[in-house]
Amino acid sequence: MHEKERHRIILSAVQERPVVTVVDLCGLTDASEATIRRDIAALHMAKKLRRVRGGAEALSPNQFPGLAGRPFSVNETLNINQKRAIAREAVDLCEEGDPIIINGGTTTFQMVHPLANRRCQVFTNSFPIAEHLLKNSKNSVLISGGVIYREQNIVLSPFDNDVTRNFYARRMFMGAQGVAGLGVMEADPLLIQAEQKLIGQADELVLLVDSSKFEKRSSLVLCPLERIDVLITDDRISDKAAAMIEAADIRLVVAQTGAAKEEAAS
Amino acid sequence: MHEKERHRIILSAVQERPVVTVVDLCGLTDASEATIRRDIAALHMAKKLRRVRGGAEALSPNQFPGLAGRPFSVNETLNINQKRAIAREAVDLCEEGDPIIINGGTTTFQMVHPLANRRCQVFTNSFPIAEHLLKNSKNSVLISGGVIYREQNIVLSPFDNDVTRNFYARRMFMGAQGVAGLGVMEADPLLIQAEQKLIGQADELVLLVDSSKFEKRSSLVLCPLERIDVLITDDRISDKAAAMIEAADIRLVVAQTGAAKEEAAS
DNA sequence: CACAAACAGTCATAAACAATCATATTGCAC
DNA sequence: GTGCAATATGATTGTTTATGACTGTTTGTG
Repeated sequence: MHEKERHRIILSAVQERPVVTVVDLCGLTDASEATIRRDIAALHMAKKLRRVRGGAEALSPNQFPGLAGRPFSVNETLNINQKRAIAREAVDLCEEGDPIIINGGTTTFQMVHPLANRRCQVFTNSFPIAEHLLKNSKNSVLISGGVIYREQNIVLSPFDNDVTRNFYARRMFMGAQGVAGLGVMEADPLLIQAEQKLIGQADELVLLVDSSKFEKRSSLVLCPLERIDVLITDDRISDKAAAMIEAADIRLVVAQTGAAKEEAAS
Repeated sequence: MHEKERHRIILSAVQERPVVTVVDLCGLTDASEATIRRDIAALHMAKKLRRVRGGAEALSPNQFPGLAGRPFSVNETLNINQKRAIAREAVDLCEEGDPIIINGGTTTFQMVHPLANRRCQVFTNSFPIAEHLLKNSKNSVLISGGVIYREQNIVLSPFDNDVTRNFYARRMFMGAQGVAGLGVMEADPLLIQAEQKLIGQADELVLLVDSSKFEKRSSLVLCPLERIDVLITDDRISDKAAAMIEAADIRLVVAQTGAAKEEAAS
């Protein structure tokens, strides 16, 4: 990864959240802390951000007061490093120029950072994802039409005959509340509805879930496990969960966060 | 491979991605690193790109032609007071809870400010309008689906069977580049296309144009004058233009800006 | 005060670079 | 066609620069 690329990722991360730690950025960029510090110092000199102890913050904190309202940002900070590592693996699956679908959600939202340096054709039903990609990348952005639901930040049409049916992608990326033998589970009926509309519009279905989701259940089954082609999770995944995934004939991708290593060492 | 051919490849690579490495370009052109470096140096001298360590980057200062790009913000500041007064009149036409359509444009964008205190149901094909209303108002917001065009900030689907066809409003608000006997005129084909899709989805068609537009012509006729139900403009409108509007059986609303009064007083 | 996180400084390493030279390609005259 | 010059390219060299690991120091926090 090169200096300019890192700088872009750092700036994009700072824009998304008012304050980002050095460790966060290490996970995002695969660079060492020393390098991130040097980058932050350089960007600070260039007046692109403000350097603070532990990381960096945006110059004008309220520049984008945002969508990222409460329900979004609370969830967003949970397991952030895992989510970012997972999102990076997801973007690594994409070739330049690929048409892809990104379903709304806090895990999938993290894909915007690694996507900043890409030029894919991104179809999404997430307003913040579309907004971020539009402002911070050169990807071609498509959005589904319909009502914009503030709480979930999802665009959803009550009608079936919308643009969604006309977009066909190589891969669709989605998150979930839980993964169990029953299938992929989600809590919000609205998200279910949005996901249902998009499933089937891509060759490959990629599920992004941090390892904590394997212990969680939820009320609604989105689809059976067999429907999933690829599952990306972090390295805290249990052997039992991994076995379940393998049994369902799903390609399992484990993103290295470093967290597991630390645990093993301690 | 010839020099010119490599240069062409390099420039297109730089356009596509924010930063390309020397190694990337070696793979693209089958040339050695030394040659690529020489090429980059030459193109740097010719001010076609900027040379950076590791490769090259595009030298366009505005790296992301995102929202708030030049074309939007330049136009936005033109006749700003007139536009605001006109937009206020437009919003005054709306009852609480009204379903309305706002077509993208710099004049219609001004409606977001007076709309902040309302609770209408707003359907728009403008990404910035949707964004602003979502963040700064409690209106219910709907957006059309499709490709988000960065330059015009318009969301447009190439297909006919999108959400647009399912939304019927009491009023549709739109802007224009010019108003003449020939009809309502617009310059951008993309805007024409977007407007055409929405016209007919509302009981009443409201045109927002500052008075300078009566002296302007443009290349494309959007619709005949008779199609318009209400026209809102500012108090600098000439008697001749007003007569033309009245003749077309259009309800004319004149927004008071104070500018005309000042002129009369002086 | 004790502790851990964050930091700054130093150094080894690897990547990127500039400079040089040898070779290949091209254009031109005959 | 041959010979020759001009140029372009690729390989080689040593130099510069960026990076990451390591060290000790500073700075918050309980």
